[in-house]
Amino acid sequence: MERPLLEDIRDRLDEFTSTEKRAAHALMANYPVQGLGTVAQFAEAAGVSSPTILRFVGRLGFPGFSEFQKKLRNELESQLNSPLARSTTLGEQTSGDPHVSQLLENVRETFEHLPKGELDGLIRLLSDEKKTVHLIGGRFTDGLARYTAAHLRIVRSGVNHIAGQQGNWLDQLLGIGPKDVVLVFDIRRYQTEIIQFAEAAGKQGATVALVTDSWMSPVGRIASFVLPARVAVPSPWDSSLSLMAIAEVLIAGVTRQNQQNAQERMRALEALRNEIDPSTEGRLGGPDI
Amino acid sequence: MERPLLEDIRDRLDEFTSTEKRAAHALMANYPVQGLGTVAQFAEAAGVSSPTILRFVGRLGFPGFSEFQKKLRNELESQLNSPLARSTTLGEQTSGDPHVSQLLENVRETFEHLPKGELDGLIRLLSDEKKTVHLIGGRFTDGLARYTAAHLRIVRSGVNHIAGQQGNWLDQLLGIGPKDVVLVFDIRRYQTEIIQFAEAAGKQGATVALVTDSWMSPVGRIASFVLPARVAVPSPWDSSLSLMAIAEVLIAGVTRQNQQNAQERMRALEALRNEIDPSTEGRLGGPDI
DNA sequence: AGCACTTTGTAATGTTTATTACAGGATTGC
DNA sequence: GCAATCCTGTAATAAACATTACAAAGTGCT
Repeated sequence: MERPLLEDIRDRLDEFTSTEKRAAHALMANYPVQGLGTVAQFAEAAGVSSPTILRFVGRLGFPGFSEFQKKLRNELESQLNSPLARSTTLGEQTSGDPHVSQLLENVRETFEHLPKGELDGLIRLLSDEKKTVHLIGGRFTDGLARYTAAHLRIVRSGVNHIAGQQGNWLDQLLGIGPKDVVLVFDIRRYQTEIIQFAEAAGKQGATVALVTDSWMSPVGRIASFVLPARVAVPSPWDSSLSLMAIAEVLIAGVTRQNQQNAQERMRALEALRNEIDPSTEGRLGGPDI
Repeated sequence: MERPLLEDIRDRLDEFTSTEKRAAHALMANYPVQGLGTVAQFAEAAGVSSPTILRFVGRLGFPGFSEFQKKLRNELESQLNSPLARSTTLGEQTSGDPHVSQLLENVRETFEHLPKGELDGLIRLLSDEKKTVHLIGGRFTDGLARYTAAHLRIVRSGVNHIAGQQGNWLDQLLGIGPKDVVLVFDIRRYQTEIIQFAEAAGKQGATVALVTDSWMSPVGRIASFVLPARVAVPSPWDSSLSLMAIAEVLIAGVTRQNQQNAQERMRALEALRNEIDPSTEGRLGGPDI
């Protein structure tokens, strides 16, 4: 009931006889719809006879064809009712704008192909309050660096957004060393300044992490953590939405990791804020201090 | 064959008798799985008798129950075989982080409930080069305002991001009038400064547009365009991802609207850029000047 | 090569299932 | 308040169906 039938069939392909395999392939090719019709339809699609279908489902462990169908329907039901599936398959009018669909697909694919270890490792790194975190972004991604910094600043100390003129960066580079983490947001048309900054920081011993597009910024060569995101959309622009999704997952991860610290900081900031501007006191709302 | 059956049922709900409606609801609640079993199962789930189910499918235009099922299976098949659906539903293990699922769901829901007119109207407004566009955001959403401004600046003239100290804002407020558009990004813990700015701009005759969370910022009262986004995630934070998705759709829309202008500007900027920093010339890449 | 065993399809069978005829009950209109 | 019409379920029916028994074809082993 729990294990997806499709996997089971894949794993046990060898146990089937040759005609049963044809049945299995027909089912997998059009899973699970092929199994929801009649035995005869299934048999014809697979190019075998009805009894072979029956033997096939029998070998899968079902006492009869109807039990097999019940299993398929139950699987379908639970999977179609998950919020994610509901969004992408039937349900609503395959919601609208192709641009939006593409955005969703990008985010999904991004996380599908994101090495889980990279994400967790980076979260752990960013959660380490003994390190100072510097964030930097390019022309378009600077906004993301700011956004991430604004959140991180609340859950931990030692967060620095590198902004403004290139001249200013150099000052900040001086202090960077092995106790620092540089989180770079960069998409193509990789700006030379960003690359230079990251490389210099890396040479001085800082850990470099990179959130980038799939083409891989040159920064990737020296980065310890590389998180690539899908950016293609039907527009002359690239989409940075997936980058932001990564940023939000990072923020959520660090918040979870530093839960108690974060809460204390939030409370302290809240108090501070009320002291300075009592007009906002008592407002409803999240932890958005 | 083309029109989704689910929509058809929704639209024609009034044509059904009361018990047929129960059948319709049972089917919609578990679409399309409920229709893939036997008539008796369907009838029991709907709390009606078998003939009612038959009359229901008859009224939908099917000569018999099996034709009805065939239609359901065909729909399922084509929808499950779309690349997007294939990846998200069955097959793989419904990959992933619940946080990511929630993000996707937020974006999808945001656009589902976004009044299409608001979006198009705002795009048209932002495409009007006779207007000056001012962007402003709160603590967390300022990054989005910047991001949007960075893109808009390339496809049109007269784009201004309002940043920095509150004192500076006042100067800029002075010049704002009926020829200006103020695009505000704001989520809860709505900052009083932002509200004040927007209200003042509105009083001086500027058109105010607002991208906000579902709770509706107080700015909404005076805004001509309000685009609400879903922000809830399993984290103490709200997610601004849907806001960014809206921003990207706006950017893409304005770019499409001002295509020729945008291309000219891009070329001009490219030339300018090469003049100043020839090292980046000839790089591969998008229109990211 | 011949025997045993497995695999596969044909055809018959008994069950399930969709379908239909009909009657009781509700609802509407006059 | 009565009649006509429309709903709805019960029960009978006929068709479709899964299932099984069996025989033929194929495969491997000695």
